[in-house]
Amino acid sequence: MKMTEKLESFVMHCGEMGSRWGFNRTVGQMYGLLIIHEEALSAIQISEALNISRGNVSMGIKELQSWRLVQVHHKPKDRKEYYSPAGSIWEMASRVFEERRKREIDPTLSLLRDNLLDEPGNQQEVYAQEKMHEIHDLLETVTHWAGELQSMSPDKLNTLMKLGSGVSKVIDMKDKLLKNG
Amino acid sequence: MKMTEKLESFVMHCGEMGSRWGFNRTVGQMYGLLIIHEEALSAIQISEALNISRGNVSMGIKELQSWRLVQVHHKPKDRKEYYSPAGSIWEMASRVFEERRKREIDPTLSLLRDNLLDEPGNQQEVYAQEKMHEIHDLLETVTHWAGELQSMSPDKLNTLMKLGSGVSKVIDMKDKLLKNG
DNA sequence: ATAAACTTTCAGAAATTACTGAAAGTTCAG
DNA sequence: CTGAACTTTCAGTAATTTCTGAAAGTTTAT
Repeated sequence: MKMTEKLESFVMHCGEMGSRWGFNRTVGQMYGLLIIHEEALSAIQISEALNISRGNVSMGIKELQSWRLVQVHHKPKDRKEYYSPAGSIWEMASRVFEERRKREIDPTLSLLRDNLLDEPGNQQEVYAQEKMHEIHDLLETVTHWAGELQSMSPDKLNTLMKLGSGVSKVIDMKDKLLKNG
Repeated sequence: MKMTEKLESFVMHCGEMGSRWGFNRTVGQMYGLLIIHEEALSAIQISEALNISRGNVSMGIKELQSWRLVQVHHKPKDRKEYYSPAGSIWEMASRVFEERRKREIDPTLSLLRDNLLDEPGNQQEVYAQEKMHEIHDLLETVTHWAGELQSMSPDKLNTLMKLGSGVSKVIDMKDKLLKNG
């Protein structure tokens, strides 16, 4: 899996960004590597391309699988497993997005929900609960909205995205229509 | 800054989530603490409430400031600085969102832009560039879209959010209108 | 100018996270 | 059943990140 300098720099960049995207350096590199290779790669090829241990590759693949980002292939007459990215670039983004929501928002939402069931015990708690309520509602709205986006066809989604500032106008339009109708 | 058990558990939760939200444990705790307290808190109050060193508080505040999430206050006859969350819950979310975009997306976008200027040097690079192109376009669209959302009034944004699956319908409506008009 | 009351900085220590490589586990052909 | 060709696991080590606390810096009152 020799790569040109340019490709290598992309892979290394994915490594550096890895932790910001929710995984660690080598997992980021592994994913970058898989994306820019048309052919699926074996664990050994990955470990050699990135100079990391075979065991680390195994753990990395497991991690990528938990994000539903890789696909396993088999070749006839070959016992190795070959890995490639699962789905289109859009699906990849969508999955990262969804998994992050699960990890970053859902636990907080559930803590807040529980917390809001209790009666506040003193003045301090009254104020705190108000704030928690605001956060809760915001997170619920965002979660709901994210779900809607993900259930839209990529096609329609693209229209929406491209609409840009037009979104404002469309909302205005809707208001008018509802009044007239 | 004694807190009831419930409040403490919220603050600790913010700590645990901290790293997933883009900062570290104590910064998360500090922010949680500030959010649920109506009064602004001094550095010492924070360090005592969370059992962390005064120096750590100083660094944490600096970090929160880099996210534009805290506000400094002064009380008359008092040289201490008092800290409170900057802006509404919505603004807080919006800032975290924007800062994360800067840290998680912008660097990649700029790497990809540079990379796409070069001519591919071989077949492998042709394929890789195609993929990079797809990622680039996706990230640009998302960035653009995020910008639009942030420039909308919170009011309009709320309408849009609440619209949920209605967004689909509104888009359809728009298409029809354009045809008839 | 001095001192008191703060805040910031930063070198080293502590805690956490990631990685290696050897051993154990799995699968399959013969 | 055995061994070859793989994959996974995990204890120990390495790397990275975070935290502390003492020293340095800053601001204000006198």
